[in-house]
Order: sequence, then C-alpha cells, then structure tokens
Amino acid sequence: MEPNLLVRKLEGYAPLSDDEKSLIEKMTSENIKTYPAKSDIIADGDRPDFVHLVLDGWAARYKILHDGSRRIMAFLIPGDFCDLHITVLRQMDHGIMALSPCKVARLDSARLSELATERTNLTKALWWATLVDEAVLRQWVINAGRPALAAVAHLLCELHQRMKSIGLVTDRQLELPVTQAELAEATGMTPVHISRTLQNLRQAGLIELRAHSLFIPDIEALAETGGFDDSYLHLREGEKRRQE
Amino acid sequence: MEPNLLVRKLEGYAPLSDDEKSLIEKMTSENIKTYPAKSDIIADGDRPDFVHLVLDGWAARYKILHDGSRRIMAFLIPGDFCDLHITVLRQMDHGIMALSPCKVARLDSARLSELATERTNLTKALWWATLVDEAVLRQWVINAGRPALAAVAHLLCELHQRMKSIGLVTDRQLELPVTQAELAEATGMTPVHISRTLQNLRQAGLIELRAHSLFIPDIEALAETGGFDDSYLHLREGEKRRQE
DNA sequence: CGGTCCATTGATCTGCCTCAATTAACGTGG
DNA sequence: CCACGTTAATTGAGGCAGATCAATGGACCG
Repeated sequence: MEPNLLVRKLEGYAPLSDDEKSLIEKMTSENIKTYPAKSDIIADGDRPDFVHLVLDGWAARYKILHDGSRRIMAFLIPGDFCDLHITVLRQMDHGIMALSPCKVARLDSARLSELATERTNLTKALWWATLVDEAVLRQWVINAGRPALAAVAHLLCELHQRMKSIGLVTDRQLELPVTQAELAEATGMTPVHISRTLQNLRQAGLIELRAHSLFIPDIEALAETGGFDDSYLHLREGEKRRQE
Repeated sequence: MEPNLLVRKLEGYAPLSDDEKSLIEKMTSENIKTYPAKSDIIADGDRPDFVHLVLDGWAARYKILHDGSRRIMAFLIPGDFCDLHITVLRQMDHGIMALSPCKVARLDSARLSELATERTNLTKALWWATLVDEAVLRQWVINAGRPALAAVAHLLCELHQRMKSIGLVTDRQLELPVTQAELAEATGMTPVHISRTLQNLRQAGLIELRAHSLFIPDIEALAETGGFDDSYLHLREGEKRRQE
C-alpha cells in the first residue's frame, strides 16, 4: 500500500502541512502487523493501547448477538480506523474482524492524542473521519428497513464509492473480498436471500459479480435502484471548501 | 430546564474546571429559541450558523426517503446536540424535527470551535458525546434486524436509561412525547405493528403506557426481553476513570 | 358536539426466513 | 495433477412475521 494512504484521505478534508504529513507517514509505517482472514483484530471488551488503521485488506466492525448470530455494522477498507474512539472511550463495545488478510498499522494512541491536541488541522481531519463513519451508519439504519434489492444495491454503491475515493476502482471494477454470508450479516438478511437478491441484480444487468470481483457496468443505474446519493459521504469536503 | 444540563452531562465524562463550566452555562443560556411540535429545527441541506442543543422537549433526527416516507435515526432528549458535526462537516445530510414543543439553545459554532481548541477537556467531552451517539446508532442497526418485540423493548430501555441519566425518570416513570407512528418510523415498522407489539409488552406486564407516559415496573425484565445491556452508552465513563 | 388525530382491531397478502438438498469453487495432501 | 474434503453459492418448497388495506373506537380540542 502507498505510505500516504491516510494522508491522502485526510487531505480530502483538511489541508495538512508538510510537517504534519511526514508525521502521519512516520506513525503509519512504524508498527505494522498483519492478520489472517477471519481473525480478530480487536475483540469486544478490549482496551487497546493502539489505534488500529487498516492499510490493506478488508475488515468488519461487528457484534455477537444474544442468539449467537453475528451482525456486521461496518466494512473497513484501507485508510479506515478501527478504533479511533479508543482515545476517548476506553473500552470496545464491539469487535473488529479481518475479512481478508489485513495489514494494519498500530498507532500509539497517547502520541496520536497528543499530536491532535497540538495540531488543529489534524484534530479536525480525525473528527471528519469519525463523522463520516457516523453518516454511513445512519444510512445503514435506513437500509435495514428497505426492501432487499434496494438495500443491497445501496450497499454496493457505498462500497464502490469508498473504494473509488482511495483509488481502488479500476475500470468500473473492484475487489470485494467478502462472502455472501458476510453480506448477509451486514444487511440483516439470510445468505439464501442475499444470493437471490444478487441474482436479481445480475439479471437486471446492474452488476457482474464473480469470484470476489465486482464489476458495475452502469453506476448510475445501480444508484437509481439503490436510491443512492453520495453526498452523505462528505467526500472532498476540503476541496469544495477551498474553492469557495 | 436547569441551566447546567449540558455541564452535568459532559461532567459525566470529563472533569471540567469552574471556568469551563461557567463558559458553557453562559453559552447555553444566551440564545434560546423555542420550536412548536412537528416543526423543523434544522432542515436537510441546511448550513446552520449555530450548533443546536436541546434544552427541553424531544426531537428526532430523520431523513425523507425516496418513496416519501420518513425514517427516524435518533431521538434527541434534553442535553443532546442536534448538529455538533456542523463545525466540521458543512452541510446537514438529514433533518431535525421537534417531536414535542422544544426549547433549543443556539451556540455560536465558531466560538464553540475556538473554545474547544483551547480547552482539551472540553474537546474530549464533545468527542465523547459524538462517540456515544455513534454507539447508539450501531445499536439501532442491530435492532432493525431483530424481531419486533425485542427491538421495541430495547428502544424503550435505551430511552429509559438516557432519560434516567439526565434525571428525567421519577419512580420508574418517564414522559415519552412520541406517537406510535413516530415509534414506527424509528424502528422501521408500521404503526399497526407497533401498536400490536406494545400490546404484547403490556400483556406481558413489561410496560404500562398510556397518554404519553411510560411506566416500567421491572426494568430488568424489559432489558431481558430486549437483550439490553447499557454498557454501550458509556455512561459515567469519567467517574469510572477517576476511580482507578 | 363535530372534526381531527391517534390507537386499535380484523382480514388478507407477501417478502423474506427456514429447512433441506444440490452444485460449484477452492484448497490440500497423496 | 487428480481425488477428495471443505467451504461457498445456488435452487426449491413451505411457513411465518410483519405489511397492507380497511374500518372502528377513543381522545383531545376548538
């Protein structure tokens, strides 16, 4: 992964000085750990010493429910923080699991916290990342109450857009290293119905999905059936800001 | 409402100096506006100049969907911010509506932002408020996929606990100034099914709900059927912290 | 008292779940 | 490189939780 993945993401919101950029680059390259697929990066109840940042691969924010089933509440892709909130809340109220093999940077949370205190730009950029996560979550609440076809279409649009914003969409094609069972856990549906819904989307010519590769021939059309509007992702907020 | 509602809430997380307390008290009492029930406090797409803080009454975070229906994504009770994120993200991606007549403080966002920059404690306390909102939202995602009885029981437990934390539960009783239609919009169910579900809860002796007053004879029992565990609300995080 | 909003009840319908079995893809060791 | 076990995806049949449609009853209010 490029060393400046996080820099690039945060710059989408707040302008960073060269100094700040190199600090971030340094922090995200010092302590890197890899996790195999299906392993826990952070467990529910943990009090991690580090803030974990996904550098490569996909992970999921999840909770085990009373009946033993698992609910996924977010997909994490490169550039996403697993537990930025741990600088403020002390204990994880959910777990983070690697969906594919993951390369994860472990940032010293005390140092990050300190750094953010000194650097207003950085604080705001981290706030921004948190608030966008929250906006995504609101959309998941909405999605959960919508018909399967629209919900899945919307989810795929979200993932497409986020992958695109970090340069991981080439030629309308992106890697989607998740099983249908995991998509089911993320949408609150059964794997059986996810399978049927994906087939509906395929038959409608809206997606091509084989192996773990997703091709979206017409993103507008998929957005239409999903009722997707990317404004809630607040992308390139900083660029717009500077243009004014 | 007591002038120190927000102070009391934030102190639950971070210790505040007398100086900070009086600053907050001043800010939350300078510019107060009241909104009638069913009116918009902030509309989708707005770029408010103020950060809005609910002082009295209930409000809801909502979005109008493509089919014209409305989805509620959060209930706001006294002490809750409507749009704290507006200091970072510029535009609302959803609306805020008064459910009952609301008294709302309008805080100058530039001044609040400035104040937070100088006062580390305050920054952290505001972060905490945001992160708790996010944790609540995660629980709503989970709830949306669960059977109606459990989902509604859980929602009532959440509201009970939050109202309790700001001293608005007396004798296991609290005001719930929402219609069943609004509960339906918050749970993704129909008003008809909300009505039937509430009756199930009543028949099970878990709640007494008439007019807009909720009485919970046995909170443990209700928590049991809702699968409710309040740890995700991260209440009195600061107190615990100080005890260590 | 008459209108409006809200809650309730009944009957019917359907999207998604459940259960169960088959096929395809994948990795692993012989 | 093929045989085999394992995991993932697909297909079918039947059931149910919750939606929909429609009507009634109750509370509040001018």
